[in-house]
Amino acid sequence: MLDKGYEPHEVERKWYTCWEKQDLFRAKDKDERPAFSIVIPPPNVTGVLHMGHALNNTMQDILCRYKRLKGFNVLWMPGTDHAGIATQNVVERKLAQEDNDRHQLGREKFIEAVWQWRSEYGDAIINQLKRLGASCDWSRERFTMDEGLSEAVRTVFVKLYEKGLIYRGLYITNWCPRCRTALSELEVEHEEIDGHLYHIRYPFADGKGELVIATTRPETMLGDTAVAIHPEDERYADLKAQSVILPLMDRKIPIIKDSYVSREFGTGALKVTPAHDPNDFEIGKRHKLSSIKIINDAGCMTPEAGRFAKLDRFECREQVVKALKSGGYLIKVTNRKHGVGHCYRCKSIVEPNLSQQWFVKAKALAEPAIKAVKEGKTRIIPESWSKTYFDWMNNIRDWCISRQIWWGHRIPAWTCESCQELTVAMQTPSQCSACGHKMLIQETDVLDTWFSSALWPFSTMGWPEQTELLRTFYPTSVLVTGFDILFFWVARMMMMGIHFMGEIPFKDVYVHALVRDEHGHKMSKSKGNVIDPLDIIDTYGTDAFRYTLAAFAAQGRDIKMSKDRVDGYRHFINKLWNAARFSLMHLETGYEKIEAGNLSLPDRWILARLKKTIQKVETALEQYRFNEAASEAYQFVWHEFCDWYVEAAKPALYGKTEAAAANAAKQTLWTVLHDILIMLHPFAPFVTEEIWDKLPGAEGFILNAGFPAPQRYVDDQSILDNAEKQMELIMGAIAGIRNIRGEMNIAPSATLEAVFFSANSEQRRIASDYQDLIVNMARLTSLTVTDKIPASKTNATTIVSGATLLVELKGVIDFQCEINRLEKEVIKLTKELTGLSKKLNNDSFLSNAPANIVENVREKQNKLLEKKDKLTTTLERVRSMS
RNA sequence: GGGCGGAUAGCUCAGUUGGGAGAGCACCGGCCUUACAAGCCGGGGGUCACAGGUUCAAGCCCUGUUCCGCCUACCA
Repeated sequence: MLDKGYEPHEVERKWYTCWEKQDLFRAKDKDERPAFSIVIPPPNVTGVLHMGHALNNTMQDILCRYKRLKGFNVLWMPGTDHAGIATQNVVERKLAQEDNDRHQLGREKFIEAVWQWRSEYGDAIINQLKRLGASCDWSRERFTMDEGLSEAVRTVFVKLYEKGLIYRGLYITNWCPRCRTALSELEVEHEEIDGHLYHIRYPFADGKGELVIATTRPETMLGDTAVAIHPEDERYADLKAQSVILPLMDRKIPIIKDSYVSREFGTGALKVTPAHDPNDFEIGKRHKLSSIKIINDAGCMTPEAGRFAKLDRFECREQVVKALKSGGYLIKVTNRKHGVGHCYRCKSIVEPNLSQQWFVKAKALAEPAIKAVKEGKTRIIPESWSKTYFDWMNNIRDWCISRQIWWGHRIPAWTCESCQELTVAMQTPSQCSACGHKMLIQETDVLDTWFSSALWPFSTMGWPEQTELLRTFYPTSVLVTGFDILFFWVARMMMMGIHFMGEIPFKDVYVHALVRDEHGHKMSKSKGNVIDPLDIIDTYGTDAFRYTLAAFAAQGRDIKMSKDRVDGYRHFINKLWNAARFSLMHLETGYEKIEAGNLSLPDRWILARLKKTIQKVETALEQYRFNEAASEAYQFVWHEFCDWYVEAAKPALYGKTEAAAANAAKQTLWTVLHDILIMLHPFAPFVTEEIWDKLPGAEGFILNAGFPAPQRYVDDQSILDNAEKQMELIMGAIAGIRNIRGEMNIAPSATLEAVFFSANSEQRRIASDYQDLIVNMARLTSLTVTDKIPASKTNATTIVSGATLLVELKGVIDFQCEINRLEKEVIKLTKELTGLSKKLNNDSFLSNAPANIVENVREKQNKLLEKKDKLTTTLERVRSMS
């Protein structure tokens, strides 16, 4: 017998170990079964499992387990990415604790230290995914720095370079002074900050008058090489002066005219700092201005900043403002909100910085990627995200791929010391391709981590080799991901996949929402509102957690997570456990065969409901409607199977009926439980495997059990046809009696007699066939079925499907209470009826609405009228007696 | 500035060809009924944000408004 309550921890450990040992997650390189594949969004190797991972991977696991049950050859490709900046930061912090740093160590030793770190801590997140139940094919786990994937990276780089799609150049990029590297525009998080707008006087060089400029970053003025005004600005039409004197630096700089300048902003005069602002850089190029770099890579002022040299950039701002003030140059300071970029890794304020970087020309690659989605070769789900995808792709900018760090794929480019020629090659070249000189220096930069992640769907499958795996599983079936990396990753995989494989990387992209805290705020360490998924798993069990995630994962809406919510689904898992516990007490063997002739109404009913539920769950999962699948299953298991079927089957199971009926009940119970377990397995893998293990006649692992086919229960499906309608009558009768009990405050222990009165012989037949069922479930002493209205006056009445149920309340009836109860019901009916007759009295409704709708309304009206009629009569009778 | 999403029961949310307003939790009342008190039975509760429009019919379609999120953008 099962324990009284479900205890997840030991069960989870046991089964995961077992699944892995039995190698059940392994995909076949080639197989007759249809292929289904997902590549995992590789978590950072430094990562720890957070709610986003938990949701993302739960969904993937649900799909993978479901597809395995459906008979697919499933590949869920796992792995991690090397997270260049993040990992380097982590290892550098560790070194700092040892009073060391990477420069002391040197590049080679540092890389060794990172690998060392990876071998010690790098599989933390993988182990956490296993606790979540993830059924990845771990035998194929990949890492973006693996030799194979590194070769893919080099191949892609060289090919793109040869095609002219990668170039190197001196540009303004986003620079993180803390990480000391360039970032792509995506790696910059913009945040509105309360800043100031400084209005500064720039005197004309000839001493007569001045221009006033406004800036939020006064320290950059030290690098100004011009002041710009709009060519058609009338205020400056008569301007004679050619140049101004840059305050504090006493440098003469020209006044130039450029239509970029907005006439509406401030005085219409713009200071130009080509080395520290992307727009100014463009202006500088147009006007051939010189660039003066006044902030270095560490965020400190260079010697070009004169007396401000060596100051930190923030300190410098204060000093510059002070100096401007005392020099009489500062006119005013106003408050101003403005967007400031922060490094997405370390949150430092980024500095636009002039430097030599490598770029991917994105436009050409983006075009086919746009087309693929437009033509529906790749579907983005929910569809609304495709707009975001198109917007970004259509306005795509070149992608800065070089990073000035050490941990990552080193750019395979060499510069000749003699002729400066650049050689890009797969292997270290022995000599310069131009002059043959042997002194070549390799580029020190590494590639953006996303560059290697962009190849993930094919590099993990062995590309550039043409492997069997690629033939079987590329394009992958679906990519499951959060919208936060739609640009970073999805878009780039699309570009790279199409370019190098000649085919889209995935047929579907399912974009899911974010997990937030219970108040709808983004979880973050600084807010202290982070809920650790492993905490939840420890407290409530993995299955409860997964079910919660699935149940709340409605498309397009963020999930608010709290422990209380998981608790609700823990109850559900426990309910399932106890339903199984009960069932197993009565099942001695497997019951593959159902003898249809012996099935009772509840048997037939639950089988009909099971069939429908399984179909609904299937349909929902095929459409990525996880919440719908989860709640359909939940509703069925708890409120149909447990609440009704199990209760209804008890007399048979306890041997109070003839053997044939008892056996039919057991066959049904076994079948329904069997299929429930399979149906729930994708959502709750552990508890279902555990119960499966204990279920007589259940073979092997549930993981491979095969999804129930809709036709499997009975040969003659028509046996199930009327079951639902007939059962409604029985359930309605029971509910009606229970309602009388509840409403009239009759103790559950009080014994009651009831009469089922109907003019319809079919109804009387069903009622008398299942008399015992009604007696049992409504806790009656007896039920009389009759076609004559009984004479007793001391009863409470309810109407169900046109039949009248009278509950004998001799001595206990409270007439006023019964009047209230009936009145309430009549009022409700009257309300509904006015709505209906309004429709039916409307000629345009009758002539315009489809016939079946009109018929439905009419039918309903008749039913309600009849019911109201009967209740009114009853009400009058009770009134006359009180 | 541009774009997207949201507003439905006290709370969190479902509601896909426009025709029945629903679930879970919370709440109220009653139950240790031999699978489950992590449970069972019964009950109350909604002008579907606001204003118009289309339609025989609108939570759902259209227009506008308000409030709240998020993404995106080089006006210093």
